Amino acid sequence: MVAQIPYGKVATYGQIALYLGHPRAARTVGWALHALREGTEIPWHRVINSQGRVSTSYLTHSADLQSAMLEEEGIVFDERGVVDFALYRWEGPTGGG
DNA sequence: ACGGTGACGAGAT
DNA sequence: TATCTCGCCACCG
Repeated sequence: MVAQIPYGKVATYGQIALYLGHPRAARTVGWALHALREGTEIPWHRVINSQGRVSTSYLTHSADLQSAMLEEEGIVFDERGVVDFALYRWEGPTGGG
């Protein structure tokens, strides 16, 4: 499902869980992405939390990595590190794609 | 079986 | 707005 997120768009953990048919399994989505290895082709960086912020902040070394990768795709962060969902939110697998 | 934990989310204060 | 509390699902000891 994460692989379906187009370039330059973002989705929330809750969205992914919802589209998968497990609307309350947002945490499990995070668990799955955390399990990915470094060379993965899954665009894990396009998944952020409901606040519009990256959740890797308090994790490890890769705090800025995710935001940097998103900026590479043209996504702009607020001065507070928040993404504007009105501009960048993925509408979902049935949202016209 | 039981309790703790985490890349989450929504409601209450 | 910031913080706290509870619910959720799956993994781990």
